[in-house]
Amino acid sequence: MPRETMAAKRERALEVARRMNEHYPAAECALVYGGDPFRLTIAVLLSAQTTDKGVNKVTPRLWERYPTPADLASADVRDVEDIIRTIGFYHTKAANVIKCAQMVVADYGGEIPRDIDELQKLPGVGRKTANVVLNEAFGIVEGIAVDTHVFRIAHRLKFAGPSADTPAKTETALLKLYPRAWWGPINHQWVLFGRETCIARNPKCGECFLCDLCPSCGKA
DNA sequence: ATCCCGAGGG
DNA sequence: CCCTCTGGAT
Repeated sequence: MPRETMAAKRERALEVARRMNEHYPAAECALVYGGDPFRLTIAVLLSAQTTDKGVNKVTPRLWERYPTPADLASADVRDVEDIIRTIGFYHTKAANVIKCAQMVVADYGGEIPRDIDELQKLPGVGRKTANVVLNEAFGIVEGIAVDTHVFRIAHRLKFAGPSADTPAKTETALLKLYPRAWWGPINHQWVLFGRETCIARNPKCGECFLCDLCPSCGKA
């Protein structure tokens, strides 16, 4: 196979993006947070390593029992643990959720900061979670949140080469490949795609809508 | 039974 | 780089 030119790669990348749009039209956040940035932050934090479904099962009771950041800031850890017990990492997350509420109240006047560095000062909020919150709650697109889904997909599509062996290098490759207008949709859609089709092991190439565009397609 | 794979800490 | 925290998916 001849080496793909940059122009050809860019065209392939844009076709990938178009098909993602068709497949995940106007992707809305699956988490239940009532449009409240604080609740969104907590919900995204809780959703790490678990399903949105599992998170949506516990957050309504959390909002009911602790309606405001101030309420959550003074919560008993054991009460919060009881509420979120059915999701992964609940012990760590219960402590983080309360600390987040305390910091939001004490340092940010009860409002989630609209700044990626400030967001990442909240316990349990890393770069990925911060990007999701900025994008979802405020429509701010700082970059592309490279979690393991995006990392895996970028490498399978050969949009990131073997030397792009870190999330940061992979993000750089994607930012160069895609115009800024696509960054937000990528943040949204690739995670869905990575969860249901381009899964880590035994990817479902047989039912994949990108197979003809993918150098790694197994056509299984 | 093993892998998943975000954040934080060593 | 290494490891831990957990329920869920496979």
